[in-house]
Amino acid sequence: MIAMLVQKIPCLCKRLRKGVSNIHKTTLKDVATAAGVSVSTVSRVLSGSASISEETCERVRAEAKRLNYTLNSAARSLRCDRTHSIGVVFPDISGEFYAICASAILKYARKKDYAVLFTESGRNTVAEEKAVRALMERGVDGILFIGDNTHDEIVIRTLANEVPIVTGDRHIEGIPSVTYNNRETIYAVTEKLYESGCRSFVYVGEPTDGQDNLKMRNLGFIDFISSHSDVQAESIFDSRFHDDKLKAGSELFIEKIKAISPDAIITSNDLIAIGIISAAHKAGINIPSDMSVTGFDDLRASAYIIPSLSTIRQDITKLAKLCVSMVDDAINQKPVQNAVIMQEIISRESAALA
Amino acid sequence: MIAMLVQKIPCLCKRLRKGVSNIHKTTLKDVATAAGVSVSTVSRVLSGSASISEETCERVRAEAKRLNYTLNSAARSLRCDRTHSIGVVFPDISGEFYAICASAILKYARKKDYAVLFTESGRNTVAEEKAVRALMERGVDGILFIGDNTHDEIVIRTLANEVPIVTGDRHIEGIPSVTYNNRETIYAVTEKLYESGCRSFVYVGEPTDGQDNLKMRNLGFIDFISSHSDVQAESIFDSRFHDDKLKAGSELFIEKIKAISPDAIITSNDLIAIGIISAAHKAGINIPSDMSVTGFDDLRASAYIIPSLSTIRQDITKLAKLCVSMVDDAINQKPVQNAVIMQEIISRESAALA
DNA sequence: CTGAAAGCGCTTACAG
DNA sequence: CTGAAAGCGCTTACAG
Repeated sequence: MIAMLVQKIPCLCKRLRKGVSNIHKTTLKDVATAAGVSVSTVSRVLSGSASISEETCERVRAEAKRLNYTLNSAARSLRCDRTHSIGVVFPDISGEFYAICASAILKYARKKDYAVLFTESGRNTVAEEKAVRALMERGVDGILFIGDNTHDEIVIRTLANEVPIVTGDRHIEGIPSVTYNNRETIYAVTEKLYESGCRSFVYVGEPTDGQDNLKMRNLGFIDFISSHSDVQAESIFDSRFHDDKLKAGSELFIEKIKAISPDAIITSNDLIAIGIISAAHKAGINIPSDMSVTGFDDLRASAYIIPSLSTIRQDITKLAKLCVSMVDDAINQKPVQNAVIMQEIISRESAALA
Repeated sequence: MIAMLVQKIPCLCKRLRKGVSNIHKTTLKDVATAAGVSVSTVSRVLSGSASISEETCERVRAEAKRLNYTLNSAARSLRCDRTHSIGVVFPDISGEFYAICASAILKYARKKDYAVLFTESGRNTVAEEKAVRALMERGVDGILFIGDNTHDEIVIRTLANEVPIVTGDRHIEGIPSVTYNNRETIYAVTEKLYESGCRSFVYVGEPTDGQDNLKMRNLGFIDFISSHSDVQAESIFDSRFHDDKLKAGSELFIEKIKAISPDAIITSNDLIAIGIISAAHKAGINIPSDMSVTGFDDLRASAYIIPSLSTIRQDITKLAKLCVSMVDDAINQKPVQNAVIMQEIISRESAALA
């Protein structure tokens, strides 16, 4: 009996699904009726898109407020073919770099009235494919790819034909990007260590398959090494660094680095450095008197650990700000230009970089 | 001339705004035409909502794929009054606890096919109000409030009449919540320190105005202290802990704690503990032989710093999972029950908690 | 098993 | 300055 009733009145059906409450969300129509004007007028008043007499405006606004009117953005999106939302693809939002980036993106997106849909690729192509598909279904106006996602460059270029795309901390030819000057920075770090007397080096980082940011860091190292014949050097890449960098750093130190016993260890990440320092400490090796160690990222805690960590700071807020403003420009058909952000070398106790 | 043309053909206008490209996003109608069936049929095939002959299904699916059909979820939302999205309000997504929580929420939401809209209150009532409003305009099916947001309990209760709400790491009478057993845990920690010989204590944390999680931590401390007459204790609350906890921890140690020189310092956060240890180290005070220090959260790095940090682990993944499944249940009108997650005491070098 | 049609809540060109 | 009407892309009750 109830079931039949429901079938007959679809509108009621919806109400029922929404719950016991007979909450009817206020629409433009309700406001229009209450204010004694047309729906068009209410729409214009609320969006401020046309000149409406002051008294009408006031009446409409008063009724909208009284009835607690809330815009239905699905309806607006459908009509205007614009959702005022952007999608963001992170490898994993839980790392400090990405988390700070997410927070900053939220901040700048809010200023431009974009809602933000975060997704994670988990460094897994299938997951990334699904994430992007979900973003496209949601009709995001633009997409930000931040960091080491797995997507093939070709896939991204194809996608860029459908929706404005900006990549952060990664560059793909032909796609607007915001990157850091990794190569120069690591060159400079290696040089500073050399100047302070180091002659044997180990570079430690994630495998750099395809990701230009990590590749550039190692290349900066290679650049310096290959132009100095009085130096011994080795690069160690370990895929364990994609998971628990701290643990992997500790393990790798024991397994390999300790035997090499270099003057300096240059890492691609503060967590790797902290893991190494921890293992060294347990092995009775003192940092920096026995060995220098540098990190990458300047995590919040890096200045406070013992020994404090010499590292490289990346302005994440700037990255986020530029990414948001570039994708906004792209959405609005304005020309966009690639940007490169300078990194900053921070000298603390674990290595002399001054 | 162009302008006039545009005015005459609104559809074209939209195309133009979208860019030079004449990309016409494929709709159900296009697929229907291509497959020689009605729009209704295509909708049914793609949603799998009704029995359609196998051959029709195949034809439709083939055409949908060939034309690269993507659902327009704004249209679906408008029609079905359901967006399949949930909103999340964090104080600030960039802290490790919240970042890990965000990642886990994303994971569980994905499994249930929800998109997630993250927002930040920044511990600012006006910002939070705006964030919630934005979520309501987007028509989220439910909202998660995670952590110490500023919203007045009354406001949240009112809001709960409009949309299903679940709070995580916070409890408001009458609203479904997932919390931790903070009070018992800190009681147990204090007790363990007492058993290992400590008789003077300082509790250090954020001011607990309104936030029950932080309040409970301090209450657990008070519970123990007030039932042991041979003990000296003090609680220090500092609003600087809402910003840079590391720096504030260091400063507070120098300003106050050093003079008190307690046997044990119990903090409400690992970062505060790390800041304190750093300052103590610089002041020539050894942790733990001169003083024990405990943290809260078991941050990723806490096991690797020197000295490694004794702390309390909270299962964040479990929190996220429960929050998502509870809000999903609430959305689907299923009954929900509050949950409490047990914390785990981790004994390391900075304090004997075994 | 399938199609025609209504309608979700907006915005906006058009006509006054 | 204001209103009537079309239409965005879907889903679904209804009718075959």
